[in-house]
Amino acid sequence: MTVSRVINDSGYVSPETRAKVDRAIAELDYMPNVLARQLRSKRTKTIALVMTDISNPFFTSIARGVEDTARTQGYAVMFCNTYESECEEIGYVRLLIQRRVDGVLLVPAAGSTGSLALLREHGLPVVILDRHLRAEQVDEVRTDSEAGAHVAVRHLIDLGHRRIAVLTGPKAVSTSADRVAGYRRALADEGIEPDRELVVFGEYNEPSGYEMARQILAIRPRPTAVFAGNNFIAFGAIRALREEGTRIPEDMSIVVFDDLPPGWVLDPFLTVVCQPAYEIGKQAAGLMLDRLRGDAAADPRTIVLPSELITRRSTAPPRPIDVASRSPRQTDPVGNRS
Amino acid sequence: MTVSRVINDSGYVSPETRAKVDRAIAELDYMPNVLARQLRSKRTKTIALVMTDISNPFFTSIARGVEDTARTQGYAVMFCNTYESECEEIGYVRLLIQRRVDGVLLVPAAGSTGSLALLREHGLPVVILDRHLRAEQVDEVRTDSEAGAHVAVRHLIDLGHRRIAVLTGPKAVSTSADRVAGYRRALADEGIEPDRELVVFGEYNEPSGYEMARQILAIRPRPTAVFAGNNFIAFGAIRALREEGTRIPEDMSIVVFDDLPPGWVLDPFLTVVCQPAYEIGKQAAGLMLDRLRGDAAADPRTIVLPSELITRRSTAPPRPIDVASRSPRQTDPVGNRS
DNA sequence: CTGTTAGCGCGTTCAG
DNA sequence: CTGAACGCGCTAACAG
Repeated sequence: MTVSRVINDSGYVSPETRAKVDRAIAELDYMPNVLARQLRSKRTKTIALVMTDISNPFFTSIARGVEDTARTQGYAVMFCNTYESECEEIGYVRLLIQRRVDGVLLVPAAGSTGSLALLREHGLPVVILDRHLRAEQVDEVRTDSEAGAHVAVRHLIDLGHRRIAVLTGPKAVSTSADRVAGYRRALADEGIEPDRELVVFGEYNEPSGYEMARQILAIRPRPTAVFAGNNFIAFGAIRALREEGTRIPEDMSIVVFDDLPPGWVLDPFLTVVCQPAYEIGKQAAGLMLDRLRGDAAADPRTIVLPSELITRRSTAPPRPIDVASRSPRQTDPVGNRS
Repeated sequence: MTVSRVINDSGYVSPETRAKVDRAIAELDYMPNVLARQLRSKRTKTIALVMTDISNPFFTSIARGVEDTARTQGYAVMFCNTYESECEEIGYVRLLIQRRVDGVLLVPAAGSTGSLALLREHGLPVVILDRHLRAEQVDEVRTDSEAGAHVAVRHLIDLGHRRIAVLTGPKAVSTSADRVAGYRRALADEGIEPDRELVVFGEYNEPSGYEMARQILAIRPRPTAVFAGNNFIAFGAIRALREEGTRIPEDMSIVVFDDLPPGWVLDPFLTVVCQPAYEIGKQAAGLMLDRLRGDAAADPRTIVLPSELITRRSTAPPRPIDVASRSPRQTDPVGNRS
């Protein structure tokens, strides 16, 4: 029909006919069947965001950046949670391929490369977010974890800390590895002897943060500062510290990767490396929309966004006399709440 | 083809043929085109969750409940954010109708009834979440806001408070209205004279919480306790209190609707009415799947889930001598951080 | 500028 | 038990 031309605004239609069609559409409250259109055009005007944990506000912000950007171009977004499981991830990727989404924004779970291969096989454009896939030619948007970690640890060193622990996510996730690399470089810069015991890999969640903190608290001499690989790890670590009455920052400084959105916390207390999460989502969606708009074969681009150290009250110089090897017990353990 | 029968496991296929087809499928890494299937069957195996604010963990939990449940039956979920705007909402609803989702889970924005009508017109099953639509025959899943508010305010009264303010969301949103109703009933139960000045409607976000708190802090005699309609409002209110050096709970008690997920806060401090958010999502998805499985014409059901008062440290008896009308200034304003 | 023809890749229906 | 014919609602590619 000519109707198609009117709706898609393609080809020539006389103003009169157009008006007539428009009227009919309004009268019938006609909505074109997108399915049929998609079947024909091979494009669904849908992209997917596959991420590891939607309950993390870092990813929530990314999601909003993606959604807002995609919508400006008429794209819908499907959100998928892998819970950091490679298996869930591949399951979702299959689903998305079947549903013929036009492209996939992927925060890869630990060690996942199979999904990318699968997506490639089916000719789907992919943008990797937040994390880096070694030796893959693919669009990427992230912050420089190594540099961010370097700044964070450098901050601790500048305060006078020498025994600094790092608690982070899975070894196989690039952000974890990079954050540890930045940590190591910061130590090396100052000629501080690295201690393998003080580097702990785990999961990017609260229970793991708790466990890892318990582990490093048992070490003697005890570290005077902790660098937490993300906000959930920090929460777990702080719980462990509170339990045994260690005060922050008097007895232990803590610096964290990822801030919480403003308004989220009653009184921002943690010194953090803040990533522009919304912007990551926005840029990633932008890259994807570029690909979708034509330059599908262009060289892969990598966008590295800056992160920023925000100094607050969870970091301070170490105590002049190290009494940390005794177990202090105070009444108001950490001194920060809710 | 016979292939269709194999894939859908419908009709008779000889084991041999089936084996042959299976082999071919594996070899070619064949994935059926869901679009074509959907076009034919008029079903997309997709439901949508339209909510007001994905950055609120209450809705994030609901989203997870929905997703987990839908996936068990092979349904995909589209998440949509309306930012509490009726206009965005109707836009999304149009999009979803066009995309032929099988059903819509809706957290209606203030006063929205147009969306529901539109969805009905197009024969889409709808489940309303969290909020109540007056005079509509439709499936609903929510908690009893009136009862929850009653318990919260009753708790304050039991502590000895008499001048209690309530800060809540838009008047047109049922949860706001119900929470105020519960508040009023709790006062009436004890024969406490209601004061219209102490009831403030606004938005369910941080800035609004701040503004509303400023407003009630100017009232003399000043209230000794605040009931906040949701967590974001509480955050804003607490910021206002801190700014002027009012301590919680010494100078002002505060009780809040909605808890934060465990691990979210360093040390849970707020006394809250906790709603089973994940369960709301789960039940709503369950209701939808029921409809989709057949009983489309069954009577609408309403599921009301219980909420629970969790008493923590933000509530205490009012100070014996009321000095609240003077503006106290302390060094450690609120005494709770991060 | 408008209409016609021919599928997109499936599932339904009905003969083999 | 299997295949052939047909159509879901739309658009690409041509004529008119």
